[in-house]
Amino acid sequence: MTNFDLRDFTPYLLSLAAETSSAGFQTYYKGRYGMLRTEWRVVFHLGRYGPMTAKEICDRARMHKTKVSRAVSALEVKRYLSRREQAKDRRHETLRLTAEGGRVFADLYEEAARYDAELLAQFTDEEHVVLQKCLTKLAGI
Amino acid sequence: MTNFDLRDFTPYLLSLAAETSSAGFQTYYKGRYGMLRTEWRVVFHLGRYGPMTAKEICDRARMHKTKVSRAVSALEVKRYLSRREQAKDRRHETLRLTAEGGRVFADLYEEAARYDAELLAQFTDEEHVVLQKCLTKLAGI
DNA sequence: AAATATTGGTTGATTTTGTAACTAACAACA
DNA sequence: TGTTGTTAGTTACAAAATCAACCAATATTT
Repeated sequence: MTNFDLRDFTPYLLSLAAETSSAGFQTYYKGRYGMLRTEWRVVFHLGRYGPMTAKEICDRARMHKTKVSRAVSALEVKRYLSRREQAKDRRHETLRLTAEGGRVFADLYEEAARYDAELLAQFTDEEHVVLQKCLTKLAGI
Repeated sequence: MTNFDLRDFTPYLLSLAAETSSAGFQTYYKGRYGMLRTEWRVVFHLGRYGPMTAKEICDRARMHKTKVSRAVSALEVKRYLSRREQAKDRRHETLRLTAEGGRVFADLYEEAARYDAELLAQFTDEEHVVLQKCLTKLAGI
């Protein structure tokens, strides 16, 4: 392809779109609760899918184990989650949100749904379907 | 929306898609030339659009000025670009690729076009059009 | 002209990420 | 029973991003 422009380069477009849309939502979890994106993802997983180990979060959220480890520590300090070793295999610890963590999740979950709906309001349903399909493929999930 | 899943959250999907597709292309500029993404973007701009100042790159590429400043320094050390103060306003310096920098750009530009075509090969033309339109809107460009 | 504000760009300190090495617990197998 | 391998998770150190302070050149205001 000749005259290939930077705006035609899909990874670049994706980065820009991801940064822009993430920055918009960041104001909620960072502004209200001083959380990082990694922390927000961990909270989302535990809140949405129930207690699980760090390893399961790694696999489901596609985050590196060091990121998860640090996010979990930070959330523990904030008293948003608690950890408990599993008796039959003491390498595993089950993570679960505290009551306070649950409230934080509920608040952010609602904001996330609203924020997402707002983002998608500028597209038709057909566009939304195509977008979701393409992104899912590109993300490899 | 109830039962809102993480895979439905557009900023999350975008991040994943951006990371995956960027990681794929990174092997070229990092593997062959030891460049960072910021450096690759600067090279792309100068190669594709001609000599310009750091400020112009900031605006066009949506990069923070410290990122650009550091990328430019690194590229100067690698002898991929040169800088020259403008006579009538000595705060501005015009950046341009060296001959070597031009060759690096040509190589990566070709790879970028090929890589992008490969990414998009999994979609129909209609899907591609919708994807590009949606991403452009989401990126705010 | 002097004082002030603005602009392009750099630097330094702090925060966050990435990479690799590490520990502790368990599993497999000789 | 030991030896070896694997797995969950942490830590230490290096690489990179972020943010604020900074400098020098030019514009603006008085």
